[in-house]
Amino acid sequence: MRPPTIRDVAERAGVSKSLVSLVLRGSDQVRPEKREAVLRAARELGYRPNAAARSLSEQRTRTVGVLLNDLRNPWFVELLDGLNSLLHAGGLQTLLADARLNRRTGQDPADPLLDLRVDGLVVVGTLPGPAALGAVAERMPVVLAGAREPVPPGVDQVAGDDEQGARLVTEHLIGLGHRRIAHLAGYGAVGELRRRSFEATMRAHGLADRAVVETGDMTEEGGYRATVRLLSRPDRPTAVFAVNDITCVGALSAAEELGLRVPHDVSVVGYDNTSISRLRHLWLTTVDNAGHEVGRRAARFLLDRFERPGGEGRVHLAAPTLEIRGTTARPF
Amino acid sequence: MRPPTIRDVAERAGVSKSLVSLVLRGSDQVRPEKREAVLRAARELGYRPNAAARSLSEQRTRTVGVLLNDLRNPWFVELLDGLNSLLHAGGLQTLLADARLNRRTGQDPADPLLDLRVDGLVVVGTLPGPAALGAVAERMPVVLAGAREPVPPGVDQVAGDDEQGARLVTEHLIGLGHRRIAHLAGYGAVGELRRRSFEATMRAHGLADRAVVETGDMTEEGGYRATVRLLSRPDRPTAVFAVNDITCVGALSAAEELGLRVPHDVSVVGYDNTSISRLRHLWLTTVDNAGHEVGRRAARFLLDRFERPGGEGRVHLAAPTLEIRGTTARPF
DNA sequence: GACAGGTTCTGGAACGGTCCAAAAAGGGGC
DNA sequence: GCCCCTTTTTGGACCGTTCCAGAACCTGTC
Repeated sequence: MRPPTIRDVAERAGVSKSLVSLVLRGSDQVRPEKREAVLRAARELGYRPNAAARSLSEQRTRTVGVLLNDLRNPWFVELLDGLNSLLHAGGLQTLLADARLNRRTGQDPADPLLDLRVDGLVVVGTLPGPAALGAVAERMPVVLAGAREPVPPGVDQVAGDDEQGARLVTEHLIGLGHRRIAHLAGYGAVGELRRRSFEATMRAHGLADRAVVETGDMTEEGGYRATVRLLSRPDRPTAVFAVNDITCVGALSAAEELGLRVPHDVSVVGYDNTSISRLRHLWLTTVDNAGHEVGRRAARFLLDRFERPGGEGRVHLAAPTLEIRGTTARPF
Repeated sequence: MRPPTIRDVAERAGVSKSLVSLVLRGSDQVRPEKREAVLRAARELGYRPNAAARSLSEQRTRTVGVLLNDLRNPWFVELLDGLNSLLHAGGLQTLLADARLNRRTGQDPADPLLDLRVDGLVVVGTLPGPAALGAVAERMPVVLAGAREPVPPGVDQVAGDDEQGARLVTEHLIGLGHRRIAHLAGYGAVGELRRRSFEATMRAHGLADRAVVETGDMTEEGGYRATVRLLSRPDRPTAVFAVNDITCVGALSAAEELGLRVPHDVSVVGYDNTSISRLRHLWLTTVDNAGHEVGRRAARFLLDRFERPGGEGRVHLAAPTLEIRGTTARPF
C-alpha cells in the first residue's frame, strides 16, 4: 500500500531498475520499445519519484529555499513571481519558509531549509541573523532580495533603487510647483536611503531650507500622528512624501480630519505601490518597486552562482517607476 | 568541504555512528559522558542532520505541506499562524507552496509537495483539482481549510461559519433600525452561503420584501458599480452588506461619490476583517473569520488522522465574530 | 570466579534513488 | 559462423540516516 518505487516499475515493465532510472531521466540511449514499456508501467502504477531518495543520491535537491521575512507584507508576491519564472525554467523548485512564523519557535528560521539541503537560498526582506548567513553562504549561493543591508561576503543583493525612487517622487512634487515639502521618514536601511535621497534632491533644487522631515514608525498610526503635527504648523507643507503606502494612508486620514482636501490643499505620495494604494477610494500616487524585475534578477544571480561558484557579492538595483494617481496635484 | 555527516561526528567523538544517532534522537540509554562527547563533537563540526536521509530511512518527513491558493490574498496568514503553532508543538514542520505561482508551469501544484512525501496536506482556499485530491487523500491525511467545497471522501474540512457570520451582520443592521438592506453578493460556495443566510435572516425578521441583492464579482470595481446602481434607486437602501471587505471598499467609494456620508446616510459592512478594513481611514465594520481557530482546528484534524488514519471526513465550522467599527450606525 | 540480568554500544541491513563499470545484445563484414 | 565494434542493459556500490539483533560491558549474588 506504499507508493510504488522504481523497482516496482522495473518489475512491471520487465526491465532492471537502472533502465527505469535511465528512461525517467530522459536518456536517449534506450530502445524506443523499452522506453515505452517503462513509461507505461510508471503511468499505470502512478509512480512519482521520491525526492528524498533522489536528492540523497544526487547530492543536490534542485530546490531553492525562499526565506520570507513576513507573509503579512504582500509586496514580495511579485518578486516571488519573477523569481519563480526564471528558476522554474532552470529546472528548480522553490520552497517557502516564513521567518516570522518560525521565529517564535526559537530556532533559526533558515534551519528547516538548510536541513533539507536546498541548493540555494533567497532571503526576501530584512535579514534574520546576519551572522548565521555568512556560514550559510560558504556552503551555497545566497541572494538577498528586496532589502538593502550590510551583507556577508559572497552574498549577492538585489533591490529597488530607493534613492532613485525618492528622487522621482521629490522631483515630481517640485515639478508640480511644490516648494515646502515634508517627508515622513522610516527606519532601517530603506528608510535611511529614502530620506537621504529626499534631502539630497531638495538640496539639488535649492530647496534645502524648505524641506521638513518627521520621523514615523512606518505604520498608519505613525503616519497619522506625524501628519497632524506637520499640518498644524503655521508654515504647513503643501506636499507630504511618506516612506511607504501605509504611512501615506495615515497621512491621508490626518489631512482629512484637519479639513484639508487631498490633493487640492495638500498632496501626498506613498511608496511601494501596494494593493492598498490601488484602492480607488485612496488612489495614492506612489512608487512601484519593480518587484518582478527584482525577482528575476535574484534568480539570475543564483543561476550564475550555480554555474560558477565563488566570487565577490554583486549588487543590482532595479529602476523603480512613479505611479501617478489621485493624491498629487499643483499646490492650491 | 561537504557538510559533516553522522559518521564524521562519530569519528570525532570516538564512538559508532549508531550511538551518535541514539544521542541525537534523545535516547536515555546512553552514558552521560558519551552523550556529552557526541554533543560536543556535533557542535564543533556544525553538524546538521540531513533531512532527505532521515526521511528516507524513517519513511516519514515530519512535514506537512500547505497548499495556498493565492499568496496575494492575505487572509490566510492568521490561519497559518494557528496551524503552525499546533503542528510545531507536535514536532512537525510546514512547507508552503503557492498554487497560483506553480499553476502556470502546467503541472499539478501539489506535485512538488507529494514528491517530497509530506506526511499530510492542508489545502487552504479553493481546491486545485478536486479529482487529484481524492487520490492524494488515500495516501495521507488531507484537510481543506478556509473554504467550503464538495470534498473527496476522507478529507476533513474546516472553515468559518459563513451562515452565522452573515446572520450576525444582518441582525446587527436590523438591530440598529435598518429595514431596507442590500447585499452585494459574490460567487462560489462562500458567496452563496453568505447570500442565502442574509436572505434567510431578513425573512426571519419579516423583512423579506425589503431585502435587495446585487451580484458583484468580489472586486472593488464590482462593489463600486453595484453600489452606484443600488444607491441611485428611488427607494435606496439604508444599509449595504458586502460579501467581502474589498467589495465593501468599492461600496464606500460609491457612496462618497454620490454625496452620501457613511455611516450617517448609509451603513456599509464588509466581511473577512482584512488589514484593509482596519485602516483608520476606512475603519469598516466587518466579520472576523476566526482564522487562527480555523488553523488550529485544521492542525488538530491532521494530528488526529496521524494517530488514527482512515474514517469519515469531518467538518468543523469556526464561529465568526462581528467587528463593529465606523461604518455602521442607526439610519438617519 | 562463574553466572544472571541489566545497561550500553555496535555492525549491518534497510530506505529509494543515481551512476558506473562491465555484461549482454545487436549489426556488419568476411 | 566468427570476430569486432557499438549500442543497450544490468548488477552493485553509494548517498546519510534509522532501526534492530546481538555483542560487550557492568554489577551484584552465590
